[in-house]
Amino acid sequence: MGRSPCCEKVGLKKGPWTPEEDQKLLAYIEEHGHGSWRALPVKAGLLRCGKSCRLRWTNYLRPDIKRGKFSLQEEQTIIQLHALLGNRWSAIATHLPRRTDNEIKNYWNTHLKKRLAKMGIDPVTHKPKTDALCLVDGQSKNAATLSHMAQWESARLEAEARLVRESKLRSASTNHSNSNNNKNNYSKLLQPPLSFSATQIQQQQPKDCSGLPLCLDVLKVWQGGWQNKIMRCNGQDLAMLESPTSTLSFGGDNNSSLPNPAAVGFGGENPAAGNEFVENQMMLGPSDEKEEYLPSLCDQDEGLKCGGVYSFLQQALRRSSSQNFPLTANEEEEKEEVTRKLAGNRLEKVDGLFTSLQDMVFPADNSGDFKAGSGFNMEGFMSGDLLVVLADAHSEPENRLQSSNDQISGENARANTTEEDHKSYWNNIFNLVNSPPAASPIF
DNA sequence: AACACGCTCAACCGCAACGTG
DNA sequence: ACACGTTGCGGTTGAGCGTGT
Repeated sequence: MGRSPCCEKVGLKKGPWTPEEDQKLLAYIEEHGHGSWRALPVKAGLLRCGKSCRLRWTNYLRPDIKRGKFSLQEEQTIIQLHALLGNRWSAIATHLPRRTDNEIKNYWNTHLKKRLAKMGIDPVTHKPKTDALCLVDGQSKNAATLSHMAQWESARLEAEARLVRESKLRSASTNHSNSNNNKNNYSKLLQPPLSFSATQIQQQQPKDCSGLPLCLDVLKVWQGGWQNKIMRCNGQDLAMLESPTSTLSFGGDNNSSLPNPAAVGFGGENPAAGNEFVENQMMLGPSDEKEEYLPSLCDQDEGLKCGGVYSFLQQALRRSSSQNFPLTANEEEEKEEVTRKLAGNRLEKVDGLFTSLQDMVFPADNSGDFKAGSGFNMEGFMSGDLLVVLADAHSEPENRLQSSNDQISGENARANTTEEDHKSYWNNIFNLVNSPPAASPIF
């Protein structure tokens, strides 16, 4: 394969560009477009190779480039996307409008990577280093916790990214499909994160997928707990890594007859959905669709994917079972509230899946009497969210939406805060992964 | 003032993917 | 299917600059 000659081979100039060269390149492209980069230098009167011209244009001269300090939001975006995508700078750059991949790469290498390393987090794996700061501080437990958190966070980001990507892909197709197709599409969204093997998934495959909304909400609960713990491990230094609680619940789209998760939070095809988080903390769509499509989740091998979500959750729960974080006074109050509710009659009505979840939460004592500190440590939960789970688990499908809305507007102030976090986080994720790539060069 | 060192980031290099005939 | 040219991408380099001694 022929390689285009390097600059030195044909006597072309290398190194920093002069203002005159910039002006020539700019003027030419503004008038003619870049066309063939290889041919451009001669036409523009530049003693540069086409590659050099292209780089100068894309990384510096393009009028839509934003220069200067990265905002905190941009930093968070880069870190999150790097956790998702690794060193795929161009992919990351498509979600940071007006920033070039080169600039992001440089910023990562010179700032963010070092900052993460200082915090004891491996910038490659995004996992805490076991011998890093936390250990130095004598907080080995927190270091281990961070490691688990990072594993979860990594897997979660991966799963979320896929969900969003696939939702986006299906969003277009579902606009032209019937509801049966949408059921299948929806089921396909429920693939487990790549981090979990098929064997793992099969081992945990639930018999009854009717509790899937519960699974998804518990994921949200779990994430909520973790985020707080991340914050606590290393104080303010870790704040930049915080992402508000994730929820894999899907809201129905009021403007669609389909229980289509792809409609959640996406701009583009559905202006009504825009970038707003759908309030309903339920995956169910309009009530006449619920019963029809939920069973399809268990059809054929789609149940496996349902099980993947379940396995994902279970692993996370188990991983954290040994963690022990101090609770805030507010959390202590909530914990007591949850304890009281869990110990009550409500557990009697749970379906098979929730029973399984109960086994995870109370592995040692399955009597139904909750004992704080037995087995799974409830301190990882934000109990306000757990209440949502319980409410949804015990509600009839047509009532679940209401129960969630009640929760959102209910007496628990922190639950409201959490919901706000959910909105913000999902808006961010949807915006990030789903937004059209940053404006391309104008030519 | 002079030097060493570290940091930043524009620019380069080389590979891979893509497009075309 | 293949060869070849073009473009995109990610890793790396090194000039310029700031800071510390």
